[in-house]
Amino acid sequence: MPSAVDAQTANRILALVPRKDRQHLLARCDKVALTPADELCKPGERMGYVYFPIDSFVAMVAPIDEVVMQVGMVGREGVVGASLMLGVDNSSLRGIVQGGGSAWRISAADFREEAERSPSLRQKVNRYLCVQIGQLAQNAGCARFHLVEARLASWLLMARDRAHGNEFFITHEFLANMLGVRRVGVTNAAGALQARKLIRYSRGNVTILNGRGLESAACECYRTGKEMYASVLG
Amino acid sequence: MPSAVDAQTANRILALVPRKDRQHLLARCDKVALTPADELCKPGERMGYVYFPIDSFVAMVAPIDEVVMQVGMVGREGVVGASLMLGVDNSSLRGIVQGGGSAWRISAADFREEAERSPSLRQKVNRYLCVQIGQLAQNAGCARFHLVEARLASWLLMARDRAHGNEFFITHEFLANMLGVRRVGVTNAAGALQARKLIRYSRGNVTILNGRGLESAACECYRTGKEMYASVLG
DNA sequence: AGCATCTTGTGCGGCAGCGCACAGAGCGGG
DNA sequence: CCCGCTCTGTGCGCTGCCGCACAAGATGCT
Repeated sequence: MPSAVDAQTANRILALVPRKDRQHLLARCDKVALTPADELCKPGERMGYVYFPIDSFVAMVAPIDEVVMQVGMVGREGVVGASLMLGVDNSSLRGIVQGGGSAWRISAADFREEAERSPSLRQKVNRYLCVQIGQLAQNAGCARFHLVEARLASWLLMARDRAHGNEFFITHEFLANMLGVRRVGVTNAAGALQARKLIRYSRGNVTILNGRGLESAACECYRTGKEMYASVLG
Repeated sequence: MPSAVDAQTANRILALVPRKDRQHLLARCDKVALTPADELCKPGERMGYVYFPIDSFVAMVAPIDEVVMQVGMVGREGVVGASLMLGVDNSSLRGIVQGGGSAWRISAADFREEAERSPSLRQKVNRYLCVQIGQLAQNAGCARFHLVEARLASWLLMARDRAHGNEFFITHEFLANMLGVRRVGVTNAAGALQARKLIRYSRGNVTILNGRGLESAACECYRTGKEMYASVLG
């Protein structure tokens, strides 16, 4: 159980702004519980809130041909709704909670005011936006070129980094949607990873058994993404 | 031959900022000629300049597995180097000139100052950034799901919108790199479009014969992208 | 215990695109 | 005019994934 101080710094963006600014911001935040499948924002619709995940994580998905595909993932290293900083109220992506947990929530209007008064907050959120742009581009290539098994490994590692630990819940079906492949494709890829003792996967319960091994099974995108984040917000 | 006034407003971002701010900015700009294959920015390297294309256009590409893939296209409707606005000096994408022509160029430092003093400029560039984010996401799905022929049609239409007219120069080989497919894939797709009298394509010289027809051959991404732009910057 | 439901595993034909290789076609320079 | 270069067209076997369909295991509710 994290203490109150931990909770304040658990979100890495918030942790990077000076304590004074952070406390001013947090005073206007609610701590909310996010449960899987909650929809935080919708393409074309006004964003009412900005979210700073604490121990939850959110899939950013784009609609494409009547279905959706994941194009980004936001956990405690980021923020959902950063584009409000760009003066655009409408989201262009859909944000769906994937890993349940808590997050700081602030209304769009309050967030704007806080951003106005804290250059540091502005800077950090802007930088995060920049990272997201890079990751969107990376992801496009990943989805185009990389094999399902490698993409699955990447996804699991990214989820691990954002979730509480080495275990989380996600069905093949749902993962297939995120990766933009058939459910059977995930079943096979997961089977292969399991045969290599890298993960255990049973009825939605994933456990990462060998993180290192999984990293070498993953495509470069996992490492690249981490490095990009570190170089901009490290 | 466009007049001086036309040239000032030929870039749509600039056209959207008040005349006074625009002239202040243009006073610090150089009008430069961009020729195909010029590299305006490079991943990981400092961006020295910001470019406002007038009648040139630029491919934004991401490195992936030792090759590159196009993830965006910037012409007179946009600006290259917008991420400077986010306080990040390093580009995450590579910008390669595809359609020769001219552009307004301003140094990064000057651009920052101008952005500082013109809220309108800030707003427009920020909004454009938001559009780019949406298009990056769209593009990821496009590259993953859509057939080469439809993607080729989309690409040609986007190039037409950004270029001088219905004709431009681009070899199959180069296009294949942009789309992330084999050269032969482009050859076949182009052959199919040509057989349907939608384009003429000979040794790099493309002519769009039937724009409407080409639009119906293209994937939705073309229309979606235009609509997104219009809804944010219209 | 029994049943419905959700999740996972397997099999099969088909297809778009890949890698490779080579042949022709247009174009410019010596 | 011929040579070399760039660009385009064609053929062939392969593969990763798709769509579809069905079986089997796990879980929870009555």
